[in-house]
Amino acid sequence: MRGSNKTYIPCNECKVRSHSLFDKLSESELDNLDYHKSCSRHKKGQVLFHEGTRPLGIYCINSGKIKIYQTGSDGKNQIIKIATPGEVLGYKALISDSPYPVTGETLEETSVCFIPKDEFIATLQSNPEFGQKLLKLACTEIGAMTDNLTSLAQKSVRERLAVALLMLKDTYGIDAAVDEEDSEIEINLTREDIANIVGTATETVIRILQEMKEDKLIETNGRKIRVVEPQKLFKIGNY
Amino acid sequence: MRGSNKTYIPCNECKVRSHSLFDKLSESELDNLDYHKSCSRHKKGQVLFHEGTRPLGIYCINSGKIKIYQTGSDGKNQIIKIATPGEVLGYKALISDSPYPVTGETLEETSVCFIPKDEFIATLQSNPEFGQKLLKLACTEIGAMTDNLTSLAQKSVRERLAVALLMLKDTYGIDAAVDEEDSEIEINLTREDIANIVGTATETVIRILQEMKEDKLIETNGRKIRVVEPQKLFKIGNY
DNA sequence: CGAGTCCTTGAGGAGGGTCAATATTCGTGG
DNA sequence: CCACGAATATTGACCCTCCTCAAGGACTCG
Repeated sequence: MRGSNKTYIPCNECKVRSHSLFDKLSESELDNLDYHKSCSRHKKGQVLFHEGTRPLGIYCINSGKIKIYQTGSDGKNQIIKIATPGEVLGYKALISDSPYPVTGETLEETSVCFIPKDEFIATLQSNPEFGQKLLKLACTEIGAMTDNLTSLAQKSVRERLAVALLMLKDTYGIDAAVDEEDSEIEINLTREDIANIVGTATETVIRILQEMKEDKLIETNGRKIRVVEPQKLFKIGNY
Repeated sequence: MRGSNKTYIPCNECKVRSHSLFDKLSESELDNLDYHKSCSRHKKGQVLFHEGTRPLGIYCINSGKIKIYQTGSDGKNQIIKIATPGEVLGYKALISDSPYPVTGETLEETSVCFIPKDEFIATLQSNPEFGQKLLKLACTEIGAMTDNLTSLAQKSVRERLAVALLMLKDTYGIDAAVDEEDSEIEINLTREDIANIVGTATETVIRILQEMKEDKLIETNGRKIRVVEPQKLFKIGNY
């Protein structure tokens, strides 16, 4: 496959496992996953799974970021979320026995582990605690999506953009702390991607970012955005 | 409590149980639920649970309809869904250990059974199959919400209203088949409620309904709406 | 260093929100 | 069953937010 190659990482050496769904599995369960999983590394812009196809297993993100989006009837992509290391993707489609409702595409160099359906289901059956964790995860996600739904239905673009920037600050803050020496965090996404998160046109994002820049809420440097006044954005977003 | 009174219905006499989450419980598990649950009947407009409060258990709808909505920062209500008999409410907040993100309010005379938290959790712990069912339900719901999110972000009000009418036709079709002799189904909701489903202003709903009426897609009689041309609405909604 | 991608800016206009005034319907009590 | 007040539906006018189209400029990456 173009842009991907194998980079095997055993689960018990995985740095993100302790934050993940898999934090409480037994040695033997981890060994079993290790035996059956396959790890790969992908360049920016690779599609890991495509809307409408059937899931064959789940993905666990080891490093990098993946945008999860759904394509609307007019071809525009709505970004549902940006997944970061430790997150598990694809289990919902697998469990609800339906095709992926969304596409997953890497936003940067990313390494993931793929666990085949059968092994995942087996773990689910044999370890009730694992099932409980998944259930809790899913229930929490529904709560978050409910908030998003209301926000999309009721808030103005400016409000939603403010909220999105705060969310992105967190998303891009996670491993920025590792790489960067300065404490400020920069968002590195195309304006179009931001528009597809907020649910608006690219030009509208650009114009409002411009205003926020004039109001000293953010700074921009080419594509990069730096959040300067999170509290004020918080207020603008009515959050 | 005003507008409510007890009307106990044992689970194994419950007509909606076979369609519900509880279809595969054992005799003894059902007996246990029966022993601890409390059933009540509520008039139209009663709030069963309120956004921001902590869940004390779950509700199972025996008859009637309940609107589930979230109040936005400007006080407008976004209706997330309309729950119908057989549906179970409140388990997500309970499991994710968080306050209700939404309010549940009866749309008509409704009877529900309330199962206290401890009994529900106990059933969940003791019956893995029950947990699996819940998990599958939650995962399916996330898929549906994803579609809604994209729709809200990308479709026009006219498109969303068309989709909403089709959804409401189903919702109001369920027990209409029991009551009504004619096969047509009537939606009986305030225009404001419809606006709060679609995510728009009441006046906009009225104007577009007017146009749809002129185009012979629907008929209206006072508050009541009758869907005449579902296929055409389907097409309008790009569904 | 060239081509492609992405960003930016402007002009114009449509969709849909808001406000206000009126008509109709609904639910309630007499 | 009828009448009344409150809630809801309707209509019109206005205008603001945001989308679309178009064109030029700036990055970025091979």
